[in-house]
Amino acid sequence: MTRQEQLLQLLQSLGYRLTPQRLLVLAIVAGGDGHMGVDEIYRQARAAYPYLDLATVYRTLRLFKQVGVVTEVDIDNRLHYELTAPGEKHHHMVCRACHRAINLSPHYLEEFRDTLIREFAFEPDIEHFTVSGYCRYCREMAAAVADNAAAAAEPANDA
Amino acid sequence: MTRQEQLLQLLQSLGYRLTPQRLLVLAIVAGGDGHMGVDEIYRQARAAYPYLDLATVYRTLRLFKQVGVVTEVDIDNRLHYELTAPGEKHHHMVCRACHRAINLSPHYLEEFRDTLIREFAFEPDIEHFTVSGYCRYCREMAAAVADNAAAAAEPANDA
DNA sequence: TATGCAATCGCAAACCTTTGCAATAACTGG
DNA sequence: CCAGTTATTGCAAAGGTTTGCGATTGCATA
Repeated sequence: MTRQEQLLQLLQSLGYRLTPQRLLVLAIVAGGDGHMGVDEIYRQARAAYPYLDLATVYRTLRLFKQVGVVTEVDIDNRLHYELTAPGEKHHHMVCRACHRAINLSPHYLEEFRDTLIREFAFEPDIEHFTVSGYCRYCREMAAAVADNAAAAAEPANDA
Repeated sequence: MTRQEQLLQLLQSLGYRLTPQRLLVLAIVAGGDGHMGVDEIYRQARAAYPYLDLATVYRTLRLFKQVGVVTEVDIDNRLHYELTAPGEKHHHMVCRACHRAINLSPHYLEEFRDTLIREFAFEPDIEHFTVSGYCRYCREMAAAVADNAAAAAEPANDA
């Protein structure tokens, strides 16, 4: 049984219906490499099934996310989705400059999570999580542009 | 000199113009208690100055945020703003159930931040930061409801 | 296989937010 | 105090995303 079939069974076992639209969207997200924008998913889906509506794509992806089939990533104010790899969950660091998304192991958030629960009885909902910031490469580029004017910048020594 | 006047001078010193619209929006945010939704800010502003446009409110708030005058909080997919207290910066925990926002000291994020920089050379941009989750009270309420089995089933929300 | 109900769909309109553009107004320097 | 420069405004339209609703469809039952 393929992974897609597994996921479809999961949906069905939760009482959701298996519609052609859902099969299609799942196949496309599964076939894509990494995060796909909604527009790209929609375009590919429409090529195969022209009657499909954008709203259905959004609803389907929201359902998939809720069930844990896909992971939602907000990149530059646009939603992107990728298939959730079982047992390989990860968070994302998204660069504000180049918009690249870098994976981040859940390990790095567990401590933070535990602290919030312990100290505030607040249970953070971080099945998935995105941090914005500036990645290594964009920072290096910016630093090169700024040149050594201010000095004091400690040069990174690892590759 | 009042705090508002200080902030206006800050804007001016950065080369921004002091327009009646900006004064008005600042006064309203400063006068509000805690986070205010854009719609509420707009409504109050309009009462005083009916020609004001919503786009101007958005632009003004974005500017204020960029300059550090206000803090932006995303509550249930709507933007909210509060005056940034100098030297009292804090993050927010927003409850998915009751939508209350609880303050969180920056201290709790510093370690996380340091780790990302050290291990990934990724500089997280967390001047302000929001975690979603479930607050103490909503968790207790949910627990109480669960205890009473499904006796008094009162659906609060759904997808 | 036929039937019925609820989940899901497509469509259109709404939602909140951002943007392009010409007109206006705040600041500068004379 | 006036005119020039440029930031900022109001307006309208677009952006991506969500929602209401009647029509359709999947699925369970018989």
